[in-house]
Amino acid sequence: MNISYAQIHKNIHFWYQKYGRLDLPWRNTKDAYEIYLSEVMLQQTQVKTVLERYYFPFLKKFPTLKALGSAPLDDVLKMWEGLGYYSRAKNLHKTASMVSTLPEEIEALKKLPGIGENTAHAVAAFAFKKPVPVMEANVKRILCRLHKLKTPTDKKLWEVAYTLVDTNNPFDYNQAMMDIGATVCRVKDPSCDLCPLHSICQGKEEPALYPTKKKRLVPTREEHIMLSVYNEKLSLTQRSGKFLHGLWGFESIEVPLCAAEYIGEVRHAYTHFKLKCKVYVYHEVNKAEKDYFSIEEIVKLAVSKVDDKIVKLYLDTIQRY
DNA sequence: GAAGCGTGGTG
DNA sequence: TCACCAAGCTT
Repeated sequence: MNISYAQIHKNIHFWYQKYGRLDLPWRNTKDAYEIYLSEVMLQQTQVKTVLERYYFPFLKKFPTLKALGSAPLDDVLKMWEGLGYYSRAKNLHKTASMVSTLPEEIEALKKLPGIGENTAHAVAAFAFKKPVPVMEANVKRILCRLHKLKTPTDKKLWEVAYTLVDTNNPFDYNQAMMDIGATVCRVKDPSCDLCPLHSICQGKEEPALYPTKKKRLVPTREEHIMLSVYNEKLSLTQRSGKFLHGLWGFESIEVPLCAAEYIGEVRHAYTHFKLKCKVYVYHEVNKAEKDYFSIEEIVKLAVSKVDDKIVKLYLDTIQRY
């Protein structure tokens, strides 16, 4: 039985009108900046997190691309605190300072920091109604199952995506594909019977085979964290490398001082390693050449999750006395 | 192409 | 407790 693309597009659109997440705020604005911001926040991040905790406060603080570009980076990082992948905030800020309005063409969008292949396609399709597909995790999984692809290259996936895209209504089509991937063509236990692509899916008999993911070993790293305390204030430094860039945190040392008091252990799991921190407190007799902050001041800094855990451990410790 | 880069939810 | 994963980009 031959099914036309026109019929599949009709199926997808019907499904979207009935089951799609039509009320997401970035689907109900024509402001390219608001759409672009959602795309960056949603990179490797679940809709729920962005929707409930970050999208609206960020837009309230930085309502326009111009407002964002002229704000201090530290203010942007503070609004990004806890969202992770902090280079996104840095690149977002840099892009906002580079352009007054977002370009409409994919090639021009990709030249901006933090905008890769998928985000460029997404902004083009959603903000500027270009007839192009998006190709993020959800769509990728659908296409792999559709064509029984186990480990395709991105090049191959883009080819397939461009073949399938509904050029007459790229906005609804792309939003629909992401929703179908998120709610029907799930990683585990997909609902193939309810899928609008059922009739053309080659992988529906064994969806778990497509795609196959490679396993990565996650090493464990141990660190000694030294809390330098002076006059009831703690020393923090601003990180400069690529890891947790721009965030404030505590000093890691090779060998703890003998005079330091061990107060406990903090664990944190990152994507590519696990961290075990033994935390020590050292009370400086004289003020060291460091920046010291009271708890009230620390709250105003952008701090990563692990350093937040360390603060809590410290507060629990001093509360016992 | 592969590794580095965060955090929270899920089973 | 742990592995896996989510609207990916950069180097």
